[in-house]
Amino acid sequence: MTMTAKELENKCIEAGLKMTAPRRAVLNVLAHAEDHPSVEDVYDRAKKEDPSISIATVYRTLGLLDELGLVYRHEFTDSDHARYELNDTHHHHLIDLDTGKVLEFENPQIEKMKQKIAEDMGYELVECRLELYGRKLKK
Amino acid sequence: MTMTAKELENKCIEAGLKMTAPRRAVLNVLAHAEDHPSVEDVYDRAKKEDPSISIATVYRTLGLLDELGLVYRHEFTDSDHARYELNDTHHHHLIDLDTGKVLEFENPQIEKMKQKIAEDMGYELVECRLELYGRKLKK
DNA sequence: TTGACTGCAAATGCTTTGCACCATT
DNA sequence: AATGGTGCAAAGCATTTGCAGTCAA
Repeated sequence: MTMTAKELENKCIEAGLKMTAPRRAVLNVLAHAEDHPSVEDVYDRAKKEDPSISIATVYRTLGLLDELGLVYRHEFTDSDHARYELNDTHHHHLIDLDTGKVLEFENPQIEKMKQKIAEDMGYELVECRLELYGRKLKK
Repeated sequence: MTMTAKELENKCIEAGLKMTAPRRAVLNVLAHAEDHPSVEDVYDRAKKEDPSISIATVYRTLGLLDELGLVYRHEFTDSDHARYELNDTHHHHLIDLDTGKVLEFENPQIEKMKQKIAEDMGYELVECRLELYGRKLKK
């Protein structure tokens, strides 16, 4: 959890979005998620707070949050639907190929190296995706 | 181009696949692709060699090749269909956010670091996805 | 008030599948 | 001959959209 629901809400308002019950529900779900929920997951959880929410609105809201850069849209090669999390650009993921569990890690050296590679190729690094897929070592 | 069409064909035969005209067409397309074609692209190009090929077969063939690990299925966040290339695990991609062009790069240090990170987390690294998204530096 | 937002259901569009026919081995 | 492969068209399914009603500002 990198941002509170309140902070998220403020960013949305700044961006000119109206704060409605369904949107608040989605923001809360994201703010409290410890995992990487799919759209369906977000929908299910948001319904607990606003039972009348529709999945179309969840799609629309997540789309807006993605545009605003508040959220990161993952497409792990594992599961085949998109999965979301609050945008905290400084970590990456290791996906357990047997269980599908998603672990997070960060590594400053890799951050620097990414920057450098992009620069060497004449590019400014804007976005990045780094996912490791592996199997638990036994021992 | 990391494998010739012949080499690919042999690997498919080894794996027990029958070699048919449509499959050969798909293999040729992949062997000669310098880019990262979508299913649609592969279909269009394969039709030049085997006009009667159907897109269902292209999907099926690419799926098989993916299972065999002969091909890598990309899902760049840019375009929203899958895009394929022959599996050469040692390079990664930088996607130009303005043009959508895909550049390739390799970097041994990052390879090592990935390994190490996975190991430190108690995992054997099986697969990895590293994509940089950026904008051309002007000057 | 009014333009943004919503739920609903229908439409999209990529991908998969059932089926009957066909070709490789 | 047998089995796996194919084209076709229909089905699936996650996501998007048109629309008419609703609500935040």
